[in-house]
Amino acid sequence: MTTLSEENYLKAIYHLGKQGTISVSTNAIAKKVDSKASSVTDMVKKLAEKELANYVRYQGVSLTEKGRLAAALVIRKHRLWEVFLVEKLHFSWDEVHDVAEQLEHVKSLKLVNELDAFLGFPTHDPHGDPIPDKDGNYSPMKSVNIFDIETGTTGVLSFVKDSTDAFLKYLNKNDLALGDTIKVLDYEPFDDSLTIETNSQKMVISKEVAQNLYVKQV
Amino acid sequence: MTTLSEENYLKAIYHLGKQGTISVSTNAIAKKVDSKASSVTDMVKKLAEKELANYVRYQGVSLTEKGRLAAALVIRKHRLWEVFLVEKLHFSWDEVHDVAEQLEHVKSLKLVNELDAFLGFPTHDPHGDPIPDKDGNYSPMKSVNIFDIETGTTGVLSFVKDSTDAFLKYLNKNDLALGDTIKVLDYEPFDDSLTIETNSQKMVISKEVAQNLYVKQV
DNA sequence: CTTTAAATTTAGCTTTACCTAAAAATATTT
DNA sequence: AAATATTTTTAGGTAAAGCTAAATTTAAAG
Repeated sequence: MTTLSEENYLKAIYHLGKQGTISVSTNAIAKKVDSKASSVTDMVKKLAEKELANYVRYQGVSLTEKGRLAAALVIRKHRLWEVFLVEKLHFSWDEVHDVAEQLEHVKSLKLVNELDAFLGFPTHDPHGDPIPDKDGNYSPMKSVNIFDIETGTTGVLSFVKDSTDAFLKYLNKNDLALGDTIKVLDYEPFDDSLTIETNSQKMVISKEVAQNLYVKQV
Repeated sequence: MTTLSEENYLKAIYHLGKQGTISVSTNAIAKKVDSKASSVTDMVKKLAEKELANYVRYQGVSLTEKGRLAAALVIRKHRLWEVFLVEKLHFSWDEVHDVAEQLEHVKSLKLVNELDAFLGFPTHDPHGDPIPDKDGNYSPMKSVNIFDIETGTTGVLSFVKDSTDAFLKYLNKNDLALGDTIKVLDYEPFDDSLTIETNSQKMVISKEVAQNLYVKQV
């Protein structure tokens, strides 16, 4: 069906362009898969031949529906194997990538789906990245209070409970806005404060603030 | 280190010639890996280059110590993955081969050894074939009465309890000798007789005979 | 709106792992 | 032991996936 190389290109295009929906450049792909632009051109023609990619000379590449599904399946496998390695085989999260990079190319629908079940249908890999389901979709995000996500994981600020002027001013002053990615670094039981990290800063927020912040994961 | 193709040739030589110790023919290898004799010649030269095989033109190939170890590692991985697939992922024993054939080439020492531990250090795969340890050795064989091995499995005749002249004559007459490979095909509860198969024949042995035959497995 | 710079593609070459067909070596028959 | 058959090797070729260097197209600058 698809070769190992093809799968790596599909993954690259998927990751570079919003799940393959937007067009990405030959050079960007070359950098991602660590090859040269000319090699990318060749491969991309092949992917177009197979109806996995949309390609117009000099205009970049995106994925077809078929290509997007194929890419999502590879990523699904990669992330499921990462969960397996960390949870069952005592790998640390920074050791898993190279091995998962090999395992993701093993072909067997039954294998992926049984592995998924064996692991209890995880929704995220050890890096916090979401795991696509068998149709390439991600489980719908739901907002949860920032207290309810695990330390070390990341969410996108999607809702604030308190919408008083005072609270919105606080957010502004502290450079927090809807859509920001927030990582919870630490929880302090003494006063229920949280240490969080955003794109711009690391900061401590009080219980009162945290109770009003809702994030989406997945 | 070794490519996927090289590993498949190493496996073939290992299996065809008593763990690679005896010389096997180009043609035999070609049949095993499903390629042509000329392709085998090429590959075998490459293996010799890498000091994985001993090769003399027109005289066949065997494995070096290094090659034997490499082959045993691939086989170890294959069989461990088979155990995993059957015991953890609900594969039936006849579904596992193709998938294990892919998984056996994943490179990571840590992966193999952690998988081994996760599975509880199994000594045999679901087909009853022994699993080499990390040094390529098999767990030492112990003699068991032929009644105590599973139907469908194979053992090497290693000991006879009764050494009277009458019994030895019986063995002789029936072309049974120490070192013979014996497969137990069926057990008949009515009279405790066994149907067995040797290199030369298929035969039924009585309870009295079976009680005196001891075989080594693994 | 030309000219220059950057990105992309084409053309032609390399390596790996195959293949076919012909040549050489070894085995088998008579 | 010569003749034939079989096996193995060599020679030369193919497809996949990469590369370099030159040519082409698009983008950016003056």
